[in-house]
Amino acid sequence: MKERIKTIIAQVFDACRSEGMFTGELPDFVVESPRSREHGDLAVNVAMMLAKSEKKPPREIAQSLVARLQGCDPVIEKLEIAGPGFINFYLRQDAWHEVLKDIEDQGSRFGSCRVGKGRRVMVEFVSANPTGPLHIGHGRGAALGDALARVLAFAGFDVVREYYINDIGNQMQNLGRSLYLRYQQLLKKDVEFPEEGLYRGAYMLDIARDLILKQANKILDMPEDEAVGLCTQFAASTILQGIEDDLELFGVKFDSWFSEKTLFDSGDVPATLEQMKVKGLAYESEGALWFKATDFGDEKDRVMVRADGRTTYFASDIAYHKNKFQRGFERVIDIWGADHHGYVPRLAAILKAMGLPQDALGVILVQMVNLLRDGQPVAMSTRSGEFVTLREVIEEVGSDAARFMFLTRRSDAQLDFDLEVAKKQSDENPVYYVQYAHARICSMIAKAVEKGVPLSKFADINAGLLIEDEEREIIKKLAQFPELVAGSALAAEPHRVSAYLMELVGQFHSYYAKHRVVTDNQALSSARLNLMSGIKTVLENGLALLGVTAPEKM
RNA sequence: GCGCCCGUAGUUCAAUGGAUAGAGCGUCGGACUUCGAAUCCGAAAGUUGGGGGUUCGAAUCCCUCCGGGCGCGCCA
Repeated sequence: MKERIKTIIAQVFDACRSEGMFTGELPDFVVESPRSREHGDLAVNVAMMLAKSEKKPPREIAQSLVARLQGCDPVIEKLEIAGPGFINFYLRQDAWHEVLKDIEDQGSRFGSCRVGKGRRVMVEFVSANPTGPLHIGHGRGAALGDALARVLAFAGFDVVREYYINDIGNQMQNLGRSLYLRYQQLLKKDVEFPEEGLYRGAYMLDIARDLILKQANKILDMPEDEAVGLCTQFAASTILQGIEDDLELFGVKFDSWFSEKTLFDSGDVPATLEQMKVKGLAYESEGALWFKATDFGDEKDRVMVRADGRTTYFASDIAYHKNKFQRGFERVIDIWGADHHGYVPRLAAILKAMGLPQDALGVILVQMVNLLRDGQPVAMSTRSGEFVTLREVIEEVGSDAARFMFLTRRSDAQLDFDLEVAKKQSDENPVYYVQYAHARICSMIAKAVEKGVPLSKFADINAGLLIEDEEREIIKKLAQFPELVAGSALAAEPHRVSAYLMELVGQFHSYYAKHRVVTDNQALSSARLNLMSGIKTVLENGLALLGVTAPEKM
């Protein structure tokens, strides 16, 4: 509908201009759904935007346009000039009804679109080191990345979800040593467990017990290097399996698990470094190999190979992002914790330097989560092992509540996550507000069928009976869903979906309290049931984008 | 010190540069004999952290100050 209005205005503008009424170009104006019903069904700001270039008052311009717009299209019932120069469109009562047919025809695909044009996008998220279980912060990244992937796919992108596994390097060494020491301790060997650098969490003891179960005390007799290596591998694979299980519990499934180690096995990292030397992007100093990041907008040069010959994480990351683009992704989205934000200019610099498509990379920073219980902060520290895991949170509050909590906030704002609030199965918890509406509609439709008013097809109802203000507003809201999905995808902001669902559901509950759907009037009941079915479908599609279930009963 | 993010009702959060800044919770007052009260209706509640600027129009963009968070490793 918005497109239709936009086209009409463009035509009218051209007609006016050819008569010399206007001189300039048509600006990039907006057709919007006004907040208030008093401003019509749709509002256009074109007159205000033209005011400057045409050097005329906006209301005068609006007047000239309105004169031409009258009778242009049968759906336009009334036009109004309001405020500083808005042109408000009042449309015919039945102008929106067709969306109910669209919903019916498209079903679970309603709201999807092709703005993505099948372009290949990678969303890389979570990517937590396999050194410990996921915590609440990872949960936020997981919910966001997964929902974003779903939204992008629905908007016509070809999406791959990838998890980057840092399975090599210092932290892995520390992990292996931590396990080795725990293993020795459990087998009564008298060893010190140093304070610094190692992983002390209780989960390490569980893994050590598991290791004893599988290997008995065989590892005790090995040379230390070999023993630690084996421990590293055992710990990492156990923890990674745990992460995968936790994510599955959270409804997140990756298409691809990319191992950092493979970048070395394939020779990609050394090859990339060599290439950088050849291109003159690197230099040696103090025994280390540096990237000239300052030439490309970063504030410092960055080390890629340390003085002792080992490569840094950054070296891997260069090869990794090169690899991503080599795999043919047109757009690459990285979701990181906000504590990594200092890393962004470095990565941007490397893309620029390597001639990779820099604007194809989008980094979304997810701000910290403050975990609370009854308003009191819960201590979180990975090294000491004192933290609430994502699994514990999911088990306590449920996957739906946790996801919805994450996805009603913008990612760049910090978030307080109160376990007690998330757990309450009541008004304080918005996820139930939305889910309840779905369950209510399901129950209503079932009850109607019982009473002999079956759910009819759009073709068999008289949509003209839907004349209540609330009905018109709900139908308009339903019609906005596709553009909302498109906007959410292009802006990479899944939280718009939950905000939309809250609004839709609010309108529904309100309507429900005011108007009876199933009555003795068969025709009216059928029409209203069809509308309810439309709401139900949009709720299902919207919740699916968030990865939240739409229960029929609760 | 430098850089990035944030600051909106008591509170948790919304608001493609648009009209009178909106919701949930909390508070106060109402509504179940009919489709699910995990709901609805009403009320109180705001100088959008302060101050400048940009323009027809700013919570939104720019500058500055204040406050909070996070970074500033040859860690990841």
